[in-house]
Formats: sequence, structure tokens, C-alpha cells
Amino acid sequence: MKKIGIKDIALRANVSTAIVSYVINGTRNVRPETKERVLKVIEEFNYRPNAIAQSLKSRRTNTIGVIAEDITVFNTPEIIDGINEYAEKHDMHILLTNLRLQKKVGYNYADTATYQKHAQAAVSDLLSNQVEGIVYIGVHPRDLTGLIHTNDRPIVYTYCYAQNECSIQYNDEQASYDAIRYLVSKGHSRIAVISGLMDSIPSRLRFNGYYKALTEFQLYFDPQFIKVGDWGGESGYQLLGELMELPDPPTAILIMNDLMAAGALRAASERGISVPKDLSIVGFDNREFSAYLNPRITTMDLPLHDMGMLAMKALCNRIGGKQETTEDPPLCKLIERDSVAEPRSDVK
Amino acid sequence: MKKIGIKDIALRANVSTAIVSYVINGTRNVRPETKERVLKVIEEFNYRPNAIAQSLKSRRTNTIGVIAEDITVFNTPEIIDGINEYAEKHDMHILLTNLRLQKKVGYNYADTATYQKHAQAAVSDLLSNQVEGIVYIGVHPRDLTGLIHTNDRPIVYTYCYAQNECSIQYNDEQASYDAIRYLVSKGHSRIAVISGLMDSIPSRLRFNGYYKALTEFQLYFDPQFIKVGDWGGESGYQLLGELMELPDPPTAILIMNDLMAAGALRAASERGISVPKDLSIVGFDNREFSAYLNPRITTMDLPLHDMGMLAMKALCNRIGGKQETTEDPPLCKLIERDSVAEPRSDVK
DNA sequence: TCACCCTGTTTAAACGTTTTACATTGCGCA
DNA sequence: TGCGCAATGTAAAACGTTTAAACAGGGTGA
Repeated sequence: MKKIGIKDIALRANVSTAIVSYVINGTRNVRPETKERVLKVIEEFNYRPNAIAQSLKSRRTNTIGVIAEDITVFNTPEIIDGINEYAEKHDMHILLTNLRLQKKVGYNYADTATYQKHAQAAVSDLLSNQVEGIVYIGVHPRDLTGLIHTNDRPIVYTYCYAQNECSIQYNDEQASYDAIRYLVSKGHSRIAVISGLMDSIPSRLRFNGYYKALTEFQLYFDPQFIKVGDWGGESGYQLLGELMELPDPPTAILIMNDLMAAGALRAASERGISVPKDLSIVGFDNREFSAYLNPRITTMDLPLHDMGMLAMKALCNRIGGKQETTEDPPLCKLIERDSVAEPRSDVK
Repeated sequence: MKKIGIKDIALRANVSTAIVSYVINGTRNVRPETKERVLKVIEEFNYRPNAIAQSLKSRRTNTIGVIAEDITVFNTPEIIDGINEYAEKHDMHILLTNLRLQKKVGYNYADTATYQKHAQAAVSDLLSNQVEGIVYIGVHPRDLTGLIHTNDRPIVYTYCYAQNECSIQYNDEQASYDAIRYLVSKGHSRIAVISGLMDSIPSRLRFNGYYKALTEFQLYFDPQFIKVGDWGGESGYQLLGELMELPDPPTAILIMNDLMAAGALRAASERGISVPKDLSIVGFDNREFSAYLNPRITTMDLPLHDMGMLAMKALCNRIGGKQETTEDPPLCKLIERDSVAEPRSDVK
């Protein structure tokens, strides 16, 4: 049983293959009567054009490549979902590559050479598959400048950065600024921060937002209120201790991810510090588990879906030759739950 | 600047295009000297063959389609990760389609017609892109028999079922059997169950495992110990109450997902029932949050990654013409945490 | 009446590969 | 010497579309 092609349709409809092509793509006027006839045959044979052949000839694959550093990391599926939504609306397909950065043997972010080898191989592979562009999804927002070459095909980075390339990130600074403003609105003025590693871009940005709010609202500023963690739960546990042993401890803490916030919560509970009665906590990331902790953590939700959409939009613009797209970075949204309350009047 | 192709390489290397093709694919002997020359030119121009053209001619795309009902659901990324691992090893590419079942307006599992329309459209689209096969990832293990037609291309279902088609699922019955056996080994004999909706396949299978273990270990059996929830946290909360108000309550409960287990935990805490001291609980799914509850839930981890690998393996076999692959379904693994202890001696 | 345009259609040349069929050479061996 | 065969190479026909260019057959206006 031979696969039927455009020739068969043309034959049956008693027209040339060109007409069939015109009918399918609407690229030229066809007499309604003829069109009808062709459509009927197409229907009858349930014919669908071979997209590979179309691509070869038309030089448009309607396919973009998505490279995920690790699809099992919490941010990635949501971003892909956003990419997908936009792609679907524009009849684009997604060729997915999962780098599996964490799971590959000896794969460590600091080992730039190994990283580059793998990433570049993935890109080359996509390019040879004639993708019209690439969106790259990082696993944490680091700088990837100069590591990847796409041979002039557009690439858009999201959840990471690359100089002179388009990259879509949410507004980290604004997010932590908003968090502080929220705490201020609840009456807090002694607000500490547990940051992530300081060589990470979001740590710096979030710290900027924290510091900006402190200045703007003329809050108490104490260098001891600034603790630097390593993003892991243990460091949150540890640093909360340090913070609360200060002679004059804070009434609220901004913690730069939910993982550390969870650790902090555990430390608080062990020390008999009641959250939010004695201490308010705002987390970051809105991880699934943050709604299940006791108390449920008030946290910053990342606009992952939007980032995916925007990344895809920017990519499509570039594919279409437009470079501008300087949209504002999407904003995080505070999810109010139970880890923030007004400070106790005696410590206020 | 023209894109360079095989002809350019052939020209520069002073051979015919056929030779270049042979060198690239190793499909025929080429004199080492010639081969060397060709490779050098390829290197020099950084030439990579156009995969689209290769596919068109060779009729092999090395691409499979993955249809995810919803990529943001917890099971899906892990499964894709598994698919990806196997695919990468076999030089296959993944064309990703995300149905976004939950998010599409008015999309409800019971509305089979709408579902079928969308799913079939996705399949047709992949087929026209000449994928060599499809793996379909469900969002919960329901029966999809007869809804999708692939025009003779192989399809493998995972996390869902379809009669007369290959579907990869973990061993639900064994999992709950193992859970009960574990509880028995801890000394429990009065074991209740909170099941999911009874029209769902896994509920039935898990109940089978529960019942089989009960019989085999000659445990106390009380119809009142069987509660049917709806998979949601609220129903766990509710049903734990009912169970514990029984004149002679169980000492342990198998709960068929972590969501309901979380609800149950809340109910227990409100009632002053201490888990695991007064009551042991085993959950299902090993959701991220289950490690953050208080106590951390002992739960059944699903072999999602393996399922992805197996699905892909089965698919590749089918693509290669082999139909057998009747491997055993992968097994769940108990993650021991803090929600199980020996029953108190006074209620034993 | 004729030159011209318009519309709908066909012809055939691409697109960048793979692969079949054939050509050439050289070598071993009867 | 001549034959068969292995090893290497080439030419050209696909693969299933799109699309530029040519063409047919009426109108239409001068």
C-alpha cells in the first residue's frame, strides 16, 4: 500500500499538482468549482501533505528548537507550557532537547568546557534539523554569554542571560522590592534578608530591590541583617538561627527561595519562634511544597508561563526579521498565605 | 551568503556528491585518502547536512512525537526526561506537543468528543511531520481505547491505557501490596485505605493489591475501613475523620495519593491524633511537598523516569518492526520517611 | 478586428540529500 | 592472455512538495 501524495490527489481531481498546492496553501486563486473538487478528493483520501517535503522546498520548517537545561526542574515545564501556547497559536512546532545537566556524569556548572561541548552539540543538531530559531531555558539565571553559537539563527534565552542576545527574565529587583513594600504595609520596619549565593545574578538583583525599598521607606538598616545562603534548605535553617540570635532581631525576613524558607521555618519551630506571630517570612519561587508547610508560606510567584510566551514571541519576531521587542520584563506576583502578620507591638 | 550544501563540499573535495554522502553516513567504502580529503573540507566549511533533505530522501526522520496531556502536571516532566534519555542514546529527536488539557477552555475529561478532536488533530499534525512513532503521556491513568488513530504508525501510551495498543504503566497492584506488607512488617494489622475515585483504573488496581495483602497476611478486614475519596485534599481530610470516629479505628491507613494524605494529616493534627505515634500513614506519588509535611510522609515513589525509558524503548522496537517487548511493568519504590511507626501496644 | 489584460491553469525546475545503476581500474588466477 | 571480481568512483534519478514562468481562453476597449 503506497502512501498517497500530492500527485495522486492531482490525478484524481483531474488537475495539476500545482493546483492542489494552491488549494492547500491558499497561495493563489483557484476557481471555486475546481477548489471544491480538489478538497473533496483530499477529504476522501484523508490526504495530509508531507511536511518534510514542504519544508525542503519552501525553506520554512515552522519548527523551533527548545533547549532545556533540565526539564525536571520546577521552572521548566511551566516555561515550556508558555512557549507551547504561543507556538500553537502560530502553527509552530517544538523540537525538544533536554540537556539533563544535573544528571549527566560529572556535570557541574563550573565546568564550562564540558557544558559548552554539550550545549553546542545540541544547538548544532537543532540547526541541522533546520529549526527557525531556538529558545534556551536555563535552570538558574546565570550568564551564558559567548558559549553558544547559532550561526545567525535567532536565539532567545530565558531563565538565564547572554550579552547581546535577547533574554527574557522576570523582574527580580521589582519582586523583592514589592515583597519589602508588602512587609512594610504590614507594619514591619526591621526586615532582614537571607540571600542566595552572591555570585548569582538574581541574588544581586533581589538584593538591589531589598536595599532600594529599605532606603525608600527609610527602614532600619543593619549589615547584620544581611545573610548569604547557598539556596539550600540547610543554609536557611542555619542563617535563621544567626539572625534570631542577634541582640535586636528582625521582625520579618525576606528569603530568596522557598527551599531556604522551609529550612528557616524548621529552625524557627525548633527555637519556639512562632511564624508569623513572632516573625514574618516571605519566600520566593512559589514552589509546590510552600503551600503545604506549616504555616503556608507567603511567597513570590514567578511568571514562568508568561516568560515562555514572551520568549517565544520575541523569537518569532526575530524570525520575522524584527529585532525591537523590548517589552518590560514580566512581574512576580505575591501569593499571600500565612507566614506574614503584623509585628508584635512590643518589638515594633 | 549562500548556505553551503553537499554539492559545495563535493566540488571543493573534487569528488561527486555521492562520495560525500558515503563519507558522512559510512554507507560504503571510500578510499581512506579520499575520505580524509572530504572530511577536511567538511570540517573547514563546518558543513552539516540538511536533515530535512536527508529525511525526505531516506524516508527516515529519526523523530518521534511526544504528546503530553499536560506538561505542567507532576508526572510528565520526569517521563519526558526518561523518553529523552533513551531517545538521545538512539539519536532520535522529539517533537513535542502539549495538549494543555486542563487549561483549554471548557476542557473536561468527560467530554470525550472535544478531547478526541484535539488529540486527533495533534496526532495528525505529528504524522504529517513524518514522525516515526508517538508516545502519549496521560495525566492520569484512564482508558483511551479507540480515541486516537495513527494510520499504522506505532504509538505507545504511558500513564494511561488503550486496548490492543502498547501501554506502559507501573505496577499499581504490586505497589499497594508492598505498602501493606511494609505496614505489616511494622506490626500493623488494622489497616484502612482511602482510595481515589472508584471508576479510575489505578484505584481498582491499588485496591486489589490492598485486598490481596489483607487476605494473604490474614489481616483484620472491615468494610468500614474502605473509604473512597476523590483524589483531592479535602476528601482526605474528611475521610480521615470518618475513619477515626469508628468505634475501633485503624492503626494505619494507606492513602492513594499524597494530596489526600496531606488532607488527612491536617485532619489528624486537628483532632490531636499524632502521626505516626497514634496512626501510621502511607501515601502515594512521592510529590515534592510530601517531604515537607510534618511529619514527612512515607510514600510510594512512581518510576516515572523508567516508564519514559521503557515507553521509548517499546516504541523504538515497534518502529524497528518488533512487536514483542512484553517487559514487566516497572515497580514503585517505598520512600521511608516519618509517617509510619509501630502501632501503640495498647491498640495493637 | 486586434492587441491586451485577466483569470485560472499547467509545466517543469527546483529544494538538498540518498541511492541505484553503471563505469573504471587493478589484481589474482587459470 | 583473458576473465572474474573487488574496490572505488560517477551520473542521474528519485523523495514530495512549491513556485516561477509559460500558456490558454475569454473578455474588453480602441
